[in-house]
Amino acid sequence: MIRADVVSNDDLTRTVLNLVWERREVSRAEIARSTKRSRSTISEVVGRLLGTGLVAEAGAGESRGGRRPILVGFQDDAGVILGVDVGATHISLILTDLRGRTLAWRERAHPVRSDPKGAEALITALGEVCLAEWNGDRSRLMGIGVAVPSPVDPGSPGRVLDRVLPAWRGHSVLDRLNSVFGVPVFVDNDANLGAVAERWWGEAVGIDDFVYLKVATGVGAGIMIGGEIYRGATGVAGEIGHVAIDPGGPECLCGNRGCLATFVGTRQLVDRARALLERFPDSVLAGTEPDIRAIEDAALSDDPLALQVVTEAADRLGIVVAGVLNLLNPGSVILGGSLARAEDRLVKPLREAVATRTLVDSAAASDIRTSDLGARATALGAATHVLVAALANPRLFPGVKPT
Amino acid sequence: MIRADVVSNDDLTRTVLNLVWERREVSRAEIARSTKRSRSTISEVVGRLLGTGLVAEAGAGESRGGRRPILVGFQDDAGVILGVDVGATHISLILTDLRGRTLAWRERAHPVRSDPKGAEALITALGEVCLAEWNGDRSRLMGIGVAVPSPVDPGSPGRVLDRVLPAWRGHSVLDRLNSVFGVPVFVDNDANLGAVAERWWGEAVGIDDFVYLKVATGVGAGIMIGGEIYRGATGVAGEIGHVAIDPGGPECLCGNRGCLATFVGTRQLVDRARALLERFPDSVLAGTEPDIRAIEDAALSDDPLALQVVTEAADRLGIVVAGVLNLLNPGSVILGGSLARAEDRLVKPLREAVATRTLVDSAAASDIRTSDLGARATALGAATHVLVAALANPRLFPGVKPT
DNA sequence: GCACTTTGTTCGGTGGCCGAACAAAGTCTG
DNA sequence: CAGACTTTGTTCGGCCACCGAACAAAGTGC
Repeated sequence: MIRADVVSNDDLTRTVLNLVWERREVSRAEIARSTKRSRSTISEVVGRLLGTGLVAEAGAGESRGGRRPILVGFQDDAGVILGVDVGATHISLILTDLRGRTLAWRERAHPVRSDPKGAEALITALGEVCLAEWNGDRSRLMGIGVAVPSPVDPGSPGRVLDRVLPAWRGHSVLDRLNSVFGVPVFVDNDANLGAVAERWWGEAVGIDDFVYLKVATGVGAGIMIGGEIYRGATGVAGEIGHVAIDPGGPECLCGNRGCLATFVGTRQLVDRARALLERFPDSVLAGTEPDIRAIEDAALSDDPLALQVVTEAADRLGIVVAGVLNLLNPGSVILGGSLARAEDRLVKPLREAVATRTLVDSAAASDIRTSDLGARATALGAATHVLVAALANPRLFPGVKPT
Repeated sequence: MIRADVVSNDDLTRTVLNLVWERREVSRAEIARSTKRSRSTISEVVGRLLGTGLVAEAGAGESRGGRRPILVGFQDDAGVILGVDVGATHISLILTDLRGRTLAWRERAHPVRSDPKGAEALITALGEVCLAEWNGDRSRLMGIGVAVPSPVDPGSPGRVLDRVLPAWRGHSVLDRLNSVFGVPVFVDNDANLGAVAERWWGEAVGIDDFVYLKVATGVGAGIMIGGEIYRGATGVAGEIGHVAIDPGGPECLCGNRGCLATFVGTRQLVDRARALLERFPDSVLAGTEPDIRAIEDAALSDDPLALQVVTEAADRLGIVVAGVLNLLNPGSVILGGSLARAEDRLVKPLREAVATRTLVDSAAASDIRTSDLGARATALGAATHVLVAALANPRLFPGVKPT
C-alpha cells in the first residue's frame, strides 16, 4: 500500500535522498557540504529519512582530521521493480532492486503484434514467475515499467499511441497490470528506456546529453537532453526509422522511398545476408537459412559475408548518425539493440561513414560506442524509469515505516 | 551603475516580474491567483517591485463583481537595449525598449570577415548613432546583445568559437564594447538569437519547442527546447550547413561532398540564377547580373526563373527539414533569413518536399511557416536575449531606485 | 599530552509565506 | 435605493524551513 503521508515531499528531502542514492554511503556533514545547507538542517532531514527505512546508518567513515563521520547508506533492497520489454517478437521481464541488480529474468518469444491478448497474459504470468523466483516480500514491489516499440503520448506518458500495437492503444492492458499487481505502471518507448538504462547503468553514466540508437527489429532513437528524455511535440521524436536516406531506394511500408527502415533492421539484414549467400560460398552461413542471431555470431568470428552485411548497415546508419551529430551535437552516441553485439565491427565503419558527413568539430566531440548492457537493456531501462520516478517522489515507495 | 542590493533576487520576485511583463497590466489579486500565492504575500512583493521603478500602478481595472482592482503595469521604458547583428557582409544595430519596440535602427554593408577591426569600430560608432537618435537618458542602457554567424561556447556563452571570425575569438571585441558602453555584453549565435526573436515577438510566441531555420548567406538552425536554446555538447548544435544531402554533390569548403551549404545560401542561389539566365530569356532578370535581393524580388512577382531557384532551394531544404522533423518532432519550424521573404513560394514546395520524407504523424503535427520579423529579426533577437537575462535577474536593471 | 578539527545535536532566531480579519470599493437584487 | 454579497488590498499574528552559534563527542597531529 502506498502511504502518501509519511515522507514529506520537500525539495530538500528529495535532493538528499538522491544524493544518498548516488554516493551509496555518505555522512551528514558531507551532504551538508554538497547541498550547501547547514548541518543542522541536514541532520533533521536525514532523521526523517531514517524513519522511512529508505536509508540507514552504516557505521563510521574515514576521519577527515576530526571526529569520524557516521555514514548514512541507501537501502538498495527497500523495494523491487519489475521491468517489461515488449518487443515485436518477444517479451522479457526483469526484476531488479533499487541498485539495478537483476533479481530475476525471463524471456519468451511471442508474436506480440498478431496476439496482443496472449502477450498480456504472458506478461502477468512471467511477472508472477519472477516474483516467485525472487521469493521476497511481495509488498516491496514498487512499480512496473513497460517498454513498448511505439511512441507514447508526451502529454500523458503512459498512453500508447502507435498503430504498431492497436490493441494496446489507450491503456487497458496497463490498467490490468496495475490491478493484478497493485502497483503503479509506467510505460514508455523502448528506445527512450534504452537511453535511460544507459544513463544509469551503462555507457552514458554522468552524461546528460546523448543519443541512444536502438538497432533491432526496427531502428529508433532515444534522445536525452539535460538528463531528461526528449519526446517532441507529439511524442514521435527519435522515430528515425523513416528518415529518407536514398531518394531512389526501395519503397517502404510507410509509403515513402528509401527510408532507413528499408535498409537496417532485423528483417532487412537477414534478407540481405540471404541474398549475398551465393557471392560468399566460403561463409560459415553458406548452405544455411541464417537468422539475425547467426549473422551477428558470424560477424563476431569475422565471417566475410556477415561483415559485409554489418558494414553496409553501418554505412546506412552513418548517414542518419551524421545528421544527428550535425543537428544536435550530442556528447555521445550509444548504439544498442541486438546489432550492438557486433561492437567494433559495427562502430568502426560507422565512424568512417560519419566522418565524411560531418564537420570536424561535432564529429570529434562525439564518441560513438556500443552499449554493453546486452539483451536486458530495454527491460532494465523500464525498471529504471520506475526507480527514477520513485527517487523523485518518495511517496511512491511502499512499506515506508511511519515516523 | 548596477545596484545589486536593491532588488532581492527571490524566485517569487522574479516570477512576479515576469508575470507583470507578460500581462502588461495585472492586479495583485490576479497575480496571487496565477502564482498560487496568498494576496498578502503578493502585496509585499509588488510593494518591493514598485520601489524599483520597473512596475508602477496604472489605474483601476474592470470589476469582477466586487471592488475594482488596482492594475500594476510593467514600465516598458525603464531600460533600453542595444542589439547587434554581425553578418557575413553587413552589420546592423537595433535599439529597443523592454517591449521590443524599435527606438533606433542602423544597417551598413561591411566585409566583416576581411576587416574585423573595422567592424568593431563600426559597431561602436553605430551604437553611438542609435543612442543619439533615441536621445534618452543614456544611463538607462541595460546591456548589449551581439549575434555572430558562428557557434559559441556552451559552457561560457559569450565566447566565440568559430574560425569564421578568428579575430573575434576569445572576447577582446566584446570586452571593448563593455568598456565603451559600460554595460554587460551578451553574445550568441545568429540562428539561436533568431529563434529567441521568434519566440518573443514572432511566429513562435507561446511555443516552447520549435526549430528556427535561418537561410541567408549560410544556413543555420536555432533549436528551442522547453523554451531554452539548445546548444549541444560543444555549442555546434544547429550547424546544419554541412549536413550531407547528396553523396554525389559538389565538393564543399569543409572537405565533404554535397553539403546543404553547397546548394542553399546567398552565394549558391545567385550562382544558380545566373546559370539559369539563358534558359529563361523572358525572366525579368534576363540581361542583368542579379543579386540575391533581385532574385527574391523577382520571385515575389512570380518570375519563372526566380521561382525555379527558390523551388530548388526549397527542395534541398526539405531534405534537411524532414530529417529535423523525424528526429526532433518539433511543434513548428519557422523559416527566417532573407529567403523567408519569398513566403509561400518557398514554403509550399518545402512542405511538399518534406511530406514525401516524413511519417504522417510528425509532418502533420509541425506547421512550417515563414517569419515575418524581416531584416531586423537577428538584431532584435540579440536585444531580446539581454531582456530575457534581465527579467530573470532584475539586478541587471540600471537606474533602479532604492527602496 | 595538548591544541586543533570535524561531526552531529540542540536551541534560539530570521524570513518567506500563509490565513484570518478588516476596511474600502465595487455589483446585484428586491 | 438600500442592503446583501463580492472582490480587492492591507495588517497582523503565526507557522515552518532553514540558519548560525554553541557545545559535547570523538577524532588527528605535533
